Amino acid sequence: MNKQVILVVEDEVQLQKLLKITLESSDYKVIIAGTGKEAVTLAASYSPDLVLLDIGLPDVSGQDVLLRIREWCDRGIIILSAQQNETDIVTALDNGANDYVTKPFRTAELLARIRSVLRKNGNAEQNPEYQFGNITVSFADRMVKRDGLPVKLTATEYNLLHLLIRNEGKVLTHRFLLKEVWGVGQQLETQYLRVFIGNLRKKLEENPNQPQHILTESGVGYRFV
Amino acid sequence: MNKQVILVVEDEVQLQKLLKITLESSDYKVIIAGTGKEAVTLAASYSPDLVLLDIGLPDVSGQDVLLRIREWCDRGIIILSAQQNETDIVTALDNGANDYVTKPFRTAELLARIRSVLRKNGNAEQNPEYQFGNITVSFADRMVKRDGLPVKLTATEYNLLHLLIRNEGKVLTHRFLLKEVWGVGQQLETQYLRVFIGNLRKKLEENPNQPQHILTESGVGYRFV
DNA sequence: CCAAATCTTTACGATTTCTTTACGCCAACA
DNA sequence: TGTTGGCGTAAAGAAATCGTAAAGATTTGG
Repeated sequence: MNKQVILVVEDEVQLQKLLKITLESSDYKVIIAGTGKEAVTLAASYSPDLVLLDIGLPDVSGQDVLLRIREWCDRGIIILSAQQNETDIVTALDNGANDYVTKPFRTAELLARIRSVLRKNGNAEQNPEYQFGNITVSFADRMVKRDGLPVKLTATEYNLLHLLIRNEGKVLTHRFLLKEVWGVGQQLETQYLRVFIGNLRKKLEENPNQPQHILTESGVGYRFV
Repeated sequence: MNKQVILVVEDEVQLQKLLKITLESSDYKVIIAGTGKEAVTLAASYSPDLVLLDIGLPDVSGQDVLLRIREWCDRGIIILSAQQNETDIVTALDNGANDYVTKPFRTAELLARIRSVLRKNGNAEQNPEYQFGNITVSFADRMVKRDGLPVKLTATEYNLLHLLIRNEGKVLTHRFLLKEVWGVGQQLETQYLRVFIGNLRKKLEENPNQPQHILTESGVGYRFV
């Protein structure tokens, strides 16, 4: 069996080493890029299964690297970022990153996120019928059932749920959700999201105040798992 | 007993072969069309029980093929689509596709979908009678009875009801209903629908203002259950 | 050609859905 | 310990959608 390849884009040498050791001991093949330029060429030549990208690079903006890689590569991309730079994280997610980890990070968490993204990317089959917990969603019928009984969702609620499910496991930013469901004009109305996410949780979650599936990423957006 | 006929519309030769083998080993008769034009003529001459249509065809848009076939054929149509093209899927469902499967697909899943659509479609078509509540619809002579007594439906009312029953459980959008019953020119006259759905309810439902079968999906369309 | 049936259009009240506002909670931080 | 900002919830107000009745317009059948 071949090892899965992870491209690490990181300028600090200390962190390079740490990541290399951590990932290799988890049985991944690791390629290191120290600059943005290097990252793009290495991504092109190795086509890694996953890219771990520090968004705070010295030469080019990490966002540019992200965009350049995303142009042709649909593999998983996880962002590394300082916790303060929430803007960077949101922008990166909007630019197509799959997930993010803030520095300083626990290695266990990093590995978990890597596994999650790799898994999601591997079996990308999207059934016309989707199941989670006691909920069944049939996209062909536009029908949602809970314990076999129909759940009444408004058009907007259904659209939002559909979007979340289609991007299972991925963090969707407020901006992105608003753009997709309400249109380009309303990307600042995060209150809409609070209301509609609340409604969905009330209708679908076992304990709406301890949601198991529709999760909040504070300051960033929402994630469906 | 005759084998059921499936028309496969697919341009990739590899996938053609795979589908042919898979379906024939499940005891269907398979006809292959490599282009959209071919698909329309073959559909006309064989009148298959089900059409498996790749929406990403080279010559014509798969959507066009779908519409052309739907003009006169009310059999099951399942869309094959790349998973990225969410828009295609939504459009196709709106254009009257019964279900969809995204590539790459597991054959077991595809077969399950095919059986499901054939079963639903068979009930409505082979069974010359359809029953719900105290209503009986006989498709052979376009006759509708309530508690055994004939109910007088106009041609348009009957067409609308027939369409709803054939797609039992599925939400039919305003656009789709209008296109199918009134023709492509009148897809914005949602008021027609309100009037005729109202008439149907008055004639068929126990309590027309609390309909049990012809349900409203506000902002989207109607659903028959 | 007329009458009846059907379809189309209009008007308006009822219902549903969306938007906005208000407020309480909690965690982060000084 | 008070303040701040993001989040969740409830509910009121606004807007969109829907249902119904009924009045023309058109078609159909005799």
